[in-house]
Amino acid sequence: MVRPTIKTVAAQAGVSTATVSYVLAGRTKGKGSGISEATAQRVHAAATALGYRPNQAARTIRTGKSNLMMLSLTMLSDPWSLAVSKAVGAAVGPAGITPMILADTDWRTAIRRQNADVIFVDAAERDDDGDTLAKLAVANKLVVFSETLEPNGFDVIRSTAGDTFNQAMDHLTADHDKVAVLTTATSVSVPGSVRYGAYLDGLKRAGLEFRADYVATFDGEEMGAYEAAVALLQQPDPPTAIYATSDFAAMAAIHAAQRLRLNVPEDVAVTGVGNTPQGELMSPSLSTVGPVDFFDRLAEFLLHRATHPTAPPQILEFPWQLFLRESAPGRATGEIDFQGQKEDAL
Amino acid sequence: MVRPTIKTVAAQAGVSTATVSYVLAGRTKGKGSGISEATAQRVHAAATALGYRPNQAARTIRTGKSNLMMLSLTMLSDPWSLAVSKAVGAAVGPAGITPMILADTDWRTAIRRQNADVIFVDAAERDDDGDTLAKLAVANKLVVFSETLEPNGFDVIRSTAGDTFNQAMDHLTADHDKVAVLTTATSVSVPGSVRYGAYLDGLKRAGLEFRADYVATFDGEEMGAYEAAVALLQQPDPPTAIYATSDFAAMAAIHAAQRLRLNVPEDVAVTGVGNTPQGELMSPSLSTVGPVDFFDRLAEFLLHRATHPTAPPQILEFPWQLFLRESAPGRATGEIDFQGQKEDAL
DNA sequence: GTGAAAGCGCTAACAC
DNA sequence: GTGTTAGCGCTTTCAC
Repeated sequence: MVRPTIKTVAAQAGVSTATVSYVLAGRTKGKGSGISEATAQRVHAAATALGYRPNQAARTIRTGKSNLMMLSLTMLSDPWSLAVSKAVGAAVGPAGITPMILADTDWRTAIRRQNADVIFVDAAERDDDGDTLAKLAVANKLVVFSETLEPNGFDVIRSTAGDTFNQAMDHLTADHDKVAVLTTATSVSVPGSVRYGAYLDGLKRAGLEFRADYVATFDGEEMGAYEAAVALLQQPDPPTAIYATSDFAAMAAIHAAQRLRLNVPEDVAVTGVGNTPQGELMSPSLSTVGPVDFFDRLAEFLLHRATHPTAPPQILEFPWQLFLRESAPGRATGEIDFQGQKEDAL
Repeated sequence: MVRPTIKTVAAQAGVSTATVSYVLAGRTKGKGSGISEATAQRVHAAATALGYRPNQAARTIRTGKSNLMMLSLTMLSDPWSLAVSKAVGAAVGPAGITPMILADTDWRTAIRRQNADVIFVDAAERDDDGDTLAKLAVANKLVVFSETLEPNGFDVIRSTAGDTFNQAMDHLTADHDKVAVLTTATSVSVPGSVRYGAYLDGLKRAGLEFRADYVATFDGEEMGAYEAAVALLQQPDPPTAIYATSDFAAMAAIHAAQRLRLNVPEDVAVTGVGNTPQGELMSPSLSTVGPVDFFDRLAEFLLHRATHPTAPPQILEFPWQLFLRESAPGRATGEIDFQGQKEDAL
């Protein structure tokens, strides 16, 4: 059974391919091209009878639009990635655009192989990325999430964390002497990590001594963060607070604590980074720093880019806040106890 | 800056488009078409100088191959989905195929809009799916994971659970009177669910009474299973064993138990379904029923389908086993205590 | 060794 | 109102 083309349909309906194209594009009435109701009916009948489905590749080559949105998500198991996927799916589907996820892949080679109307890249901080991206941006609409890159033919989604990392650290050191960090191995080994740097600075500000045994790291693997947190909390003199550099890590830390029969936040307080929806929903809800309304606005922007490809490259900033919730509410009496609803945190 | 085409490259190198195509396809020497080393050099130089990247859509329309593999994954947050993604990514990437995930989307409309060499659909049990799929299979290579459907123009991946659900239930009822079930809302409301049915049968076999308060359900949402498990374990007369109908649910149940300061398996034993890698790695490791070596074999099959599109539709069966690990080791003395290594379980 | 040219399925001027 | 036709970027047969 050979797949029917627009030609087959045209023959079946006794019209030309152009007419079929017009009818199937729904341009029957409005625009100049007037096609009679009768022929439109016949064309539709023929199309469904034959089970015709347009060849997207042919359409793409002609129009230059693929109706495809690519989401390169580096760590798919991270709730952050899941939240992006969910928000984008809800936003762009109705517009006829199909969002597809490139998971844990080398997006550099992948987007060289596949074309899409707009490509979102969730992690690009390496030094050479700026140039690589600029080159790739010649042929693709790129939207890059980056804390350091500047727009250069591509858009940049920038989380302006400001001093919220510091706020989180100060919040923890206000009540705790024993504050540990749970972060990725690379952020420690590669200098210049803002998130890890804020930990070191926070200790200094509070006059606390740096302890190597309070630095827990993990690599990209799923169970790594959990194991690292367990080890951290099982040592002879465990910390009473954990500054995790992602919500994912923070959630792993909370699970680890509960596994060890420690109460959160009584025995150990935990803060995360990202303000993911899951953190808000979990129990205890997660104290975290992050942007407000990030995922929906990101989705909206990606849709905008898909439909307005020629608009000049832009930078979209997301100011961050500290969200104090149950996992680290703050024992100091003067402190306000936020309940995780989107009240305006300070 | 307009994107360079094969024509631009040809002009730059002073050759024809055909020569460029040959060179870039790497068919310089072997096959009949002898192209001198010198021209090949010039072509390559021109291509890189211009930053030429082939237009995949044009290539697809000509060759009929898109080098795209679509994975429709219904519940991306489920570790099962993540395991599929990971295994497939590792297997097909080297073959020049890009795996893309269609997350939580209506794949029926999505695959009508996009073409791919092979499409994997992870959930198709609804009654009408057989026909829908047969129609779609005319133009796409479909690989469907289903416990009920028969191959019909598309391949079927079938988990042959056999009586392993029963084994799991018998294992729990051997040591426990109070066995609860944690499952999706639909499996309870829609009749004919094998997994939920096995729960009811298992109770009957053990002479245990059905209790409505031991049925905990959740919908598709991420936190749902966790909350449901918490509620289940917080009631006045809590169960001492939970038969969860997915590893995802089982892991949520374990986290819930730990949250409530209950020990697993001492206070509450838990079994899952799926034999996901995460279940094996977590602590306590998860007792579960599921297939052996599922993800790698699935990935291998998908790759095979992508490269051998004309092979006749096939059914790929995965016999299941009961894997006894820490979360429900079995207190009966005669029982063997598997350590989660891939020994041959019974 | 290399090039000319046809044509994949589709869209959009433009002609009738 | 509807059809003709050029051409998107690429591969591949066949001729030189």
